[in-house]
Amino acid sequence: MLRLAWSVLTTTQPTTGEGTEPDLAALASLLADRTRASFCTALLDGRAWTAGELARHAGVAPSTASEHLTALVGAGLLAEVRQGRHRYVRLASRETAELIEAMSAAAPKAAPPRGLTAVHRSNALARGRTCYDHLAGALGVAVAEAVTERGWIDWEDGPSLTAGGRTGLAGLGVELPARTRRPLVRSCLDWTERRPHVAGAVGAALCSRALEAGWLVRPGGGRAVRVTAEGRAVLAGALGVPDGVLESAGA
Amino acid sequence: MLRLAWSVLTTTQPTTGEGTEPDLAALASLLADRTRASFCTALLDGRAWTAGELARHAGVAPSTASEHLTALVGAGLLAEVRQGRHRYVRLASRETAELIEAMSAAAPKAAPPRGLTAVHRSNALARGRTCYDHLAGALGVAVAEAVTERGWIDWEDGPSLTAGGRTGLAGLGVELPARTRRPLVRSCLDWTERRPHVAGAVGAALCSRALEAGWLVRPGGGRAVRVTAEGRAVLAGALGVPDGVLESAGA
DNA sequence: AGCACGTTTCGGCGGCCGCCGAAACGTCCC
DNA sequence: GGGACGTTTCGGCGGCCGCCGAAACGTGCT
Repeated sequence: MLRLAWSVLTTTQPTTGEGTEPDLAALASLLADRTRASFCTALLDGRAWTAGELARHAGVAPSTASEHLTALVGAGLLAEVRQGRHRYVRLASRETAELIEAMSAAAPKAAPPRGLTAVHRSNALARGRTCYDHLAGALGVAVAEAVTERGWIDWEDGPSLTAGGRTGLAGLGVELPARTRRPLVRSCLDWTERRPHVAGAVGAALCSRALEAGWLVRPGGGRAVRVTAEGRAVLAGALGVPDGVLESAGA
Repeated sequence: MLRLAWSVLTTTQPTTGEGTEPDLAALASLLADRTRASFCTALLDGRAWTAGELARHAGVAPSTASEHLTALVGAGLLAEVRQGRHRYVRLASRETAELIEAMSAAAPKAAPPRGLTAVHRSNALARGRTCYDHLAGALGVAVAEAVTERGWIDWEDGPSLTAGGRTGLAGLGVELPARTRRPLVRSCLDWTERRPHVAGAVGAALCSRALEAGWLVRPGGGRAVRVTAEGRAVLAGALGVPDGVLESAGA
């Protein structure tokens, strides 16, 4: 499937033959451009954006954005839905999101943002944000450390959910999905904190529960999240998240 | 550390300020070149190569290879050791290897290799190879499925080592490392088979044990591995790996 | 000391690619 | 139907970057 999509881009005909090596450079080339990379980073919020929104977000002409989107969709990194005169686009899969996430963690830090609003938005992201389907930023790291402190997650030999963690999550109304091959809890290196936060099925379930229950809200409509008064009580009480983090991630 | 190394490349001065977003495009640009990508792929065997070896491997002039290596080392993706007139270079860390590995799995398949020797080498890689520190290719996937069949690894809620698996591995002389934060068993999508094989601490320990015990050898000195007669007996007997795979991965 | 060899630096060439504006297309709304 | 709007296609421009060869440097070997 992915291979077929790629054939649109490559000039030579890729055959179905076994043993052909992966074209690492072709994949990297797609993300090697500032504009395309910013598209993917923006789409890490898990929502579908229109072509025009992405163009404005990246500061390029609509025509330029259109060409980039065609490339990313053709490569199978993005999935698109046409609705009327709009072209909605989102990350193709959770695997794609995890790849971009992993690359972001390994990437160098860019120059700091310019402008007051940009700085403000950047700080909001550093305090608390979603990373496709789980929590990240200072808030995400604090939650990870809190549940570790409570013995919900054991980090020896890789992160794993303890029995106590299972009941603790259930007490919060967090419903874990039916058994799949997806890891229950996965470690994900946070690119602002340089410390791990909780991803995987547990991270996703906890995050969606927090948004659904109103413990967290998205003020700007983007990736940034803010802790509500109710959320503050729950996170401090049930999880033991330090007040300092909750304060700065609230308001 | 990584950030410092990056400052060599970036023209603007990256500050230490919090909240700066990762420069995804900068990282991707490093791998967006055929030559640099082939360097990284070659280095996935975990060994240290000299600059000249990599140049010949990629089919470029030594001067070109030198410049690429300076960029990759400066970015922190590669680590170098100077010995006399040689410049030895290897992947900087296991995390770097895992990133390249993950990207390779998501990358499109390149055009099939040209030439008899290239095809031969490609087929050898497809049959069995190492992926930094664990087994991959048809052999790696077969081993993963065999240990699953034996109940050594449970895939529900993510891969995990069972108690039976722990004793089974001990019986083979496979010594697991002291407890670390590294996952014991990690799933890694094989880019030839499109099915998962076993990575993580267990995958690494099993692979190193197999090489140390002479069950596997590296005929070409590269990433390809071959099953010896002794290894064939062990893998078929203790793990239940099908004969068909062992036959084609042997000889 | 002298030579061989691996590596590096520097110019310069060539190609690729991201950008925009203009124009056209299709959809939605009045 | 007509106008507004989101999107797309196409030329053309400009810049970046990967490549090589030549020359220089440093090391090891005889």
